[in-house]
Amino acid sequence: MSPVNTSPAQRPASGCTCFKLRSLARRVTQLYDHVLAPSGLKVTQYSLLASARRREGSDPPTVTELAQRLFTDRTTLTRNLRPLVAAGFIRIGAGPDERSKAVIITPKGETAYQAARPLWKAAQTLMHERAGDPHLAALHELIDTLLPRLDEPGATAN
Amino acid sequence: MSPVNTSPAQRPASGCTCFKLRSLARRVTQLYDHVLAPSGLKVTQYSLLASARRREGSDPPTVTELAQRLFTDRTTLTRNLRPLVAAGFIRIGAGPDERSKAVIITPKGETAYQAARPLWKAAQTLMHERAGDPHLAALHELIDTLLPRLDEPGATAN
DNA sequence: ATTACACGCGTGTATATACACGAAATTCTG
DNA sequence: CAGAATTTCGTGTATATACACGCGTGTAAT
Repeated sequence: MSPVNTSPAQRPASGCTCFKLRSLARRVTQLYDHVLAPSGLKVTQYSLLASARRREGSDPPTVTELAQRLFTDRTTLTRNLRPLVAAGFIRIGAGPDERSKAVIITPKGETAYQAARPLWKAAQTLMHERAGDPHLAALHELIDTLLPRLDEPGATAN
Repeated sequence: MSPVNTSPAQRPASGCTCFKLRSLARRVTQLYDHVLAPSGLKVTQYSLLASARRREGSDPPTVTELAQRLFTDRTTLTRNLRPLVAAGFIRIGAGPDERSKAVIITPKGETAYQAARPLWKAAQTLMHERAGDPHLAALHELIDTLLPRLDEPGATAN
């Protein structure tokens, strides 16, 4: 029947890493989005709010800064900001520069964030239950280790 | 040596699991897409072709079957098929039913797949180099373990 | 047979994602 | 200081993703 080898880790890792990772990310995203649904926020939007909220110094982050924090393309952030700006949760203000723009969370946005926070925690808890403590911890460790290693675009091999 | 585990797993896993997972998935997707670029295929499309190619029995998969294999929403698959059908890589044929539809890879699609395959392998290798063998193996194991556990939609807790 | 339910599929709508490109501002150089 | 290079940003374009909804087909119940 299924040769589901229960051994720890020796096979040369079967299948496409990217495909598997994307599959998992989709499922997990669904889980979070479902739990967050009552708040009207998607997990992406919640993360964006949470990240914009947190100011490093005294100034709100610029678009590029925030994009780096979120590990996304700058232009992706620009689009992702749209629904939040439309909802009045985010305001685009003047940056330290004439070319830079500041991403500012509004009081309304802060309220929405606070309202969504318990739901996010519930999602985290559910994820925790589903995955189990050791696996979840291992996943976090792994991500923290791997993300920095993929920084360089790494084009046509070396 | 590899400081693989400065400590196995004790911190309560800081940060949003979903956010981190999505971040990693984005980076890895970029890596694969860059390497696959000369083939004109994105990793998503490559995976779709690869999955459509592989027939379980003697018949090509239906839309729903293929969607399940790919862990995606059925309607997502419908959209994802579009560029491939437009490119002549995939053909939508009659299914076993009047309502079902078969997803069939064309000779042209098979050629494109074969051409892209070495690039995909190069991406896998690059990923392997970047991640390191043990981490990559651990990642695969983890995904294989976690994906089935998230099957149930898992709405508002339990 | 007729009605009711279940199944398979696509579309409308909305968001997420990134690359190529170009505009505007700032800084660097000669 | 004038021109070049750099920085910061948005748009055009294309794909990926999923939920709500509706249409047509198959199947079960009366």
